[in-house]
Amino acid sequence: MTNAVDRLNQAGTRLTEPRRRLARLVDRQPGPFTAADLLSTVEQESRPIGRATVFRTLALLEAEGVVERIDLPNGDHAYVACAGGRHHHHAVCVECGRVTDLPDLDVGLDVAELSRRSGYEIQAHRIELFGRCADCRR
Amino acid sequence: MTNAVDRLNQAGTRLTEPRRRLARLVDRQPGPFTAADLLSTVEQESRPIGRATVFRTLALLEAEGVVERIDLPNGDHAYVACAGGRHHHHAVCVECGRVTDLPDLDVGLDVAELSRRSGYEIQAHRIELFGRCADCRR
DNA sequence: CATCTTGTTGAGACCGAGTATCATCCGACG
DNA sequence: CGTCGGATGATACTCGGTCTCAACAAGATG
Repeated sequence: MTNAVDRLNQAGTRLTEPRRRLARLVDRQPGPFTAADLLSTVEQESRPIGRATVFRTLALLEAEGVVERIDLPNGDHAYVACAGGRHHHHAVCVECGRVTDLPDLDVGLDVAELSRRSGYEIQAHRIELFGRCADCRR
Repeated sequence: MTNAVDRLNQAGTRLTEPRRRLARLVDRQPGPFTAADLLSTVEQESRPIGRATVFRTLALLEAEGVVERIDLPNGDHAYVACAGGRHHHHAVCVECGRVTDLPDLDVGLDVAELSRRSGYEIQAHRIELFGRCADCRR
């Protein structure tokens, strides 16, 4: 499995100790997490990592496609580790906050048609679904 | 045309002077705007409106469906006045920031199918397109 | 292995969006 | 016109995120 550390290694950046630790931490996240989550975890460790570094590394990981930022309905930002680099979307559970990847969702989205109708040259899109996940429905 | 003031009037809230002024201001916005935009406009007027009131009124307008909040790719929040109450989505120009409503976009989105595949009970969704608008392409 | 260069780190100040508090005020309604 | 509960606004505060800058270490080079 291509984990976050490996992927960082392949980027043209230095593989420093804080980055390695943060990447490993991200890999271990079961669901979505916020920058604050990482911060509080890391601050309790024997050798804390600076606030700025956490944000910087998160930005780096996002640029490398290791994590993706999603906008929760309440307005704040969370990150999810994205296994493959492939294009996909997310479903967010409004109850427990869990996020599920939906790899092959594009099916109905005809980008060419959208471009025509909107007059935009569409470069990217984001689809977010909100609802109750299987567990919370029970 | 049902303007923001009218719609506020129909809600079960008090039609106070600051709200009226803000609603009128929102109506006059040509494109998307941030809370800060409103604030700076309003602070220059002869009788300024308090910071808190601007945010409160914006939340009220959003609850009434008069404006909708969109999340820009850079992470900050903007608002757009939404003419009708109907469900629609937005295209955001990555160059000039303009936002265009796309009223009948759902076409390809089969919610029932999505529910089945994701296990989620889908309650809402959001589609945001990013690209260059017709003007910026020239 | 020693050295050098350049990217990275971390402490802390800073910034800006948004919220909480609370005394005052005023819109709606009787 | 008087009342009263919702709305206002000044201000303090929180919190996510950025900036700055001196100290540091990764990795290249000899």
